[in-house]
Amino acid sequence: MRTKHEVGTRDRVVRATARLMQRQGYTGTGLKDISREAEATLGSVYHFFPGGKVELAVAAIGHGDREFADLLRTVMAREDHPADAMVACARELATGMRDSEWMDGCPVTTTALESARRLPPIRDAAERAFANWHGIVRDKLTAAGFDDDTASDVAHTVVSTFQGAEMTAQITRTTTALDLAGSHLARLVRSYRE
Amino acid sequence: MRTKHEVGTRDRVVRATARLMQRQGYTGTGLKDISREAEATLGSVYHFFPGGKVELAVAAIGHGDREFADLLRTVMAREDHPADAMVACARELATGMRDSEWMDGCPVTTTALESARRLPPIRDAAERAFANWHGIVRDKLTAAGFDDDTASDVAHTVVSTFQGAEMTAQITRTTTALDLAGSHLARLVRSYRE
DNA sequence: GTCTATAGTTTGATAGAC
DNA sequence: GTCTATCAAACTATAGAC
Repeated sequence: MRTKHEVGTRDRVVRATARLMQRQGYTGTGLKDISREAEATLGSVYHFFPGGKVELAVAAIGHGDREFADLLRTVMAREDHPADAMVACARELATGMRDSEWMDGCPVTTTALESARRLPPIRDAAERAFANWHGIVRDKLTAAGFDDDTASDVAHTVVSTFQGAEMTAQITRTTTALDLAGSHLARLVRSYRE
Repeated sequence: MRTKHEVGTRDRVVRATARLMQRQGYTGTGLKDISREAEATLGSVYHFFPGGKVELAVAAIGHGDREFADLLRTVMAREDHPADAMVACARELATGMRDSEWMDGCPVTTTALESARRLPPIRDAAERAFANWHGIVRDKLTAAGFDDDTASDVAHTVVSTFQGAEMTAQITRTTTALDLAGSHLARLVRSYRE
């Protein structure tokens, strides 16, 4: 019987795909890499994902989407003021980057950037992720008293800046870009203060 | 005789590599794609780049580095106040993205993200590009009266945010993220006003 | 659901004539 | 410097036994 906590083959495959694609991209990740990393045979991979590599990438992006959304929601719920949430969120991202020794960037963008043009399902999945994250940040800002338009606008820049800073941190192998992104986003949020 | 304005085979190959990798990434771009796009034979490609694909990618990243650096320098020189430069710069990036129908993102990041971990020369080239861009923005801010530390800090966030917003614009196929990045960075710069 | 074997392409790179 | 031909390896995907 399947319980909620059992990690089946399908889940292992999705996680392995997300982990590998966030480090090597879409084209750079082979199905044999995935089946090895997931400890599943190639037959099992195709059993769960008959659509092949594209279907796997879409599932991996969905996984990365939920992962970052969970982080965002947790931090937004924990921190009272949205400006504090910006700093805390940047710190979480910085810790993750450093702990992985600058290997684990954003699984969504690393996978989507190189394939968005030729593989529409992948681009669509990435677009859904961005919209999801944007909504979480926007809701926190409106809950803090921002008017709807300002909250939506600032949320867009928050998402863009976190993405860019994570990328910069990965390339430069320092948390500098993320630390500064957190404090500057906090400053931006505070600049709208009553 | 080689004049400054002649575009030789080597240049065509570098440009073709940059153009293709900014759309398809490092692994997604084949040497045959490059030789076809550059209208050069495979023999010519290896004649100029005996180091193969890695050497090609490093040259392509250097090309993308100079391209964005030129754009930054032009805008910084044209606009008097750095806040105006942020808006103008975002607008230039937005125009380029829209004109290419959301295909041409940043050649540096698209190439480097998926390969930085396993190919150090590529990561190093990308790191040099980030440092170069950072220096240009920082110098504009110090010239405008910012103290050295603040200028350097803000310049980091400017580069991160432009990168992230360009990526977001590419995925969402709207200039929204870039437009907002420009105006929010201008707001950030102005918040340090005397 | 899991496994092995393999088909059919494409890849990065090299050799050698011109 | 340019070109063609080709290698060995890797790739995505499928077939079919269990």
